[in-house]
Amino acid sequence: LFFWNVMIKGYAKNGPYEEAIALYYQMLRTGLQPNKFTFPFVLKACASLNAPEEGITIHKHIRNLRFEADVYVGAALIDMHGKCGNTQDARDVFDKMPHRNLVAWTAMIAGYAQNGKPIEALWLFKEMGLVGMRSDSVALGSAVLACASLKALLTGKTIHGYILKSGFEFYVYVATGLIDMYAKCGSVEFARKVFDRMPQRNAVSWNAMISGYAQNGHAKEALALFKKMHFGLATPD
RNA sequence: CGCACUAGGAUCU
Repeated sequence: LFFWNVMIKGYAKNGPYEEAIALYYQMLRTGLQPNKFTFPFVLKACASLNAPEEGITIHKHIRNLRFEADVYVGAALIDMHGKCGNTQDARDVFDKMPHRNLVAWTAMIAGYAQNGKPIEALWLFKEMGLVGMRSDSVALGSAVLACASLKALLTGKTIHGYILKSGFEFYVYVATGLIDMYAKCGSVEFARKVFDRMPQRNAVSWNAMISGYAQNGHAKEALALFKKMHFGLATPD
């Protein structure tokens, strides 16, 4: 069983994802019972493939084998349903979990944020704080994304405040999210401030800042930054 | 076997 799990994990991580799912069924055919380690990998493969039918079938297996309440399996289920666009199924799993950890909350928040439900995402983020769950950089980053799609500048600034307090401002994806959020809210100046403070930038941060300028009609700045990117270490997309 | 990257996160397209 360990061997199967490792094999499935490998394919779930690097693809081809179909192989992970095929392997899972092959394992069932040998009569082996999957365990709670098996499912997160298989579900991840479904999520990456955007295969809701597959995911729902495997969700049934999980339910039959009573693994639904496991925190790892639960978080993976929420993620899978979220990535496949089924926020309601994700929420059902979330609501049924006896013990929710940070990942479960974050996966649910990200699920809402990525499916055009930023209000639900922010509401859940707030609720998470109310129940005393401490957020990490990923949770904060997802909340920032929700603000970006809502163009909720004030809420975004509040969350930026939390980020400063918790010291996550230099995580590249958190800072990049902030740049995007400020740019989408029309505040290129704030976006630039975040950008300038970043100790490290990747192609995505550059891209976010440049398109932020472009979206707000600052073609000159966008071009200037684009040249700078060429000039520097980063490779443009 | 909690498996030393076991599960969730980023811009534009």
